Amino acid sequence: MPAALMDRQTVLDKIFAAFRTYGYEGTTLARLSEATGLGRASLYHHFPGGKEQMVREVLQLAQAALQRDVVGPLEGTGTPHARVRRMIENLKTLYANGEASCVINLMGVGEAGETFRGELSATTEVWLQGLERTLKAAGIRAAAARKLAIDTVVRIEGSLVVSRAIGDPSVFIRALGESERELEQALGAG
Amino acid sequence: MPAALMDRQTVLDKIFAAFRTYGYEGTTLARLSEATGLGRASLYHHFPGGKEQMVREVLQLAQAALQRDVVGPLEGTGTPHARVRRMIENLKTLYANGEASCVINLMGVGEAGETFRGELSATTEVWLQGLERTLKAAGIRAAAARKLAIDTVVRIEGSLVVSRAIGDPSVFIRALGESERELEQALGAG
DNA sequence: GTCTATAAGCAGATAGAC
DNA sequence: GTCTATCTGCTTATAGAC
Repeated sequence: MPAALMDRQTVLDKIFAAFRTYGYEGTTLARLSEATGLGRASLYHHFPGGKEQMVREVLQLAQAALQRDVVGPLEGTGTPHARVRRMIENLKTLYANGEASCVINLMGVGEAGETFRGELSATTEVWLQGLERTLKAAGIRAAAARKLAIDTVVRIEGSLVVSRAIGDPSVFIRALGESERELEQALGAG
Repeated sequence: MPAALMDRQTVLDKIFAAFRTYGYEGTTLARLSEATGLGRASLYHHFPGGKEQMVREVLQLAQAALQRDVVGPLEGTGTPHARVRRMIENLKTLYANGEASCVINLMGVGEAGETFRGELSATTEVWLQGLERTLKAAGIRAAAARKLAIDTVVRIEGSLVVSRAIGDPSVFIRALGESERELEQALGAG
């Protein structure tokens, strides 16, 4: 039953890509229409709340992806080496080897940042607290776990910004390598 | 001679603040007019190239500020402790204790990022190579100096993103503390 | 050097046909 | 569920008076 030419999830993925490439103000309905292949009016049929609703759903998607693809592998089974490895590989994919930006960064800019304050904070905390939880479960003390979680996210966000600024995604790749070593060691020693 | 109600430098400072708060697309001429107190037409008198010219001048300003307030203190006289201390204090001021964003991050978003690719890369390299130069002058090997320079900028950019995302500027302040220790130790041992 | 007025186009959003 | 057509307001940018 090809009732819908495109699954809602597929449409939302394309919308996600647009917002994290062009930012909130830079993502016009014309661009969203081109990206999804849907007319502007059709977009309003699926998202009556317009861009604002789209971003809220995008941030929900980001939250789910962080839990599933980043925190999940770390909480899974296997040696610390294998679990950290899976997380790092998924981060590489999520951020297109350092060529993509993070929606947490882009949606935090300007008035959008105020509009989506709660969602942005919640999405980031899923990531931070997910890392923190796993580290504590491995025997690391609370303060050290929170610090390592923040350091990890800070390094990823920062390396994406610097990669983009100097046009060199290897900054992101190297940063992932450092977080990999750091987390593996922490989990191994925990 | 109060020929100009406001010095060009003062006007540009307010334009700078607007762009790094709202991003390129979010900074409308209406906002720039409000921020500077100049009518839209007056802005075009001073910047015939419009927003694009303004951003180019803003990035020049950022480049000068990074050299003067960040790299400069490190290259100055005094103990490693004192020089690093001055740099860190200036970074705190430049980023309003973690409440402000970095223009290198915001101007890299979307189409603006392509328009200003060269200027963004040049501005970031002033920072990176300035740190690198000082570290090498202190006896640190080239590869380690470049790595530490990148780590420093990555940590600052990342901590600003995370601070904004969770609404907690202390992430930025703590990150500065870590860079302070790291750089002081590197310069002391160099 | 600043202003008012205005142009031309694009933004987000809606109505209603099919 | 998608479309065409349309509306209103805001966008960048310019012309020309003072």
